[in-house]
Amino acid sequence: MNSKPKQNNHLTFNEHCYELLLKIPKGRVTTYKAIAQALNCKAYQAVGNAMNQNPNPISVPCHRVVNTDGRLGGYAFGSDRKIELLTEEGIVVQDGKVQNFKTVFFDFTE
DNA sequence: GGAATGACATTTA
DNA sequence: CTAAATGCCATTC
Repeated sequence: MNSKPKQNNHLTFNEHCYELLLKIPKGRVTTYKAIAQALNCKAYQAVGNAMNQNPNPISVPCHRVVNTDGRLGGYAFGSDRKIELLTEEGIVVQDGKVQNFKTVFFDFTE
């Protein structure tokens, strides 16, 4: 019948990215690419865009996301803030880059 | 419906 | 290795 579930589940990439981010354990970081791959997509930039809007910067640890090179992409609150947060998590950040990146890197496919 | 944007990635010079 | 240019995808105006 008329059950028109026109419920726009409009789960945007944004929401999906948050789900993955929430799966990241403390002291670990991930890359935009890993998130996109986890979604079976290559919207590397789309993922970053989702964070840029940052609808809930507190419900989601967007500061655990870095570039594939282990470099800190950026942060809506400021890259400095991101470094501080990561450092507090136990991640070593130097020269704006994550040390032992491969060690703290969290892969969703794992 | 299309143009513009962006917290990227990849390749080449 | 660093720098520049190009490509990609989704969201927003």
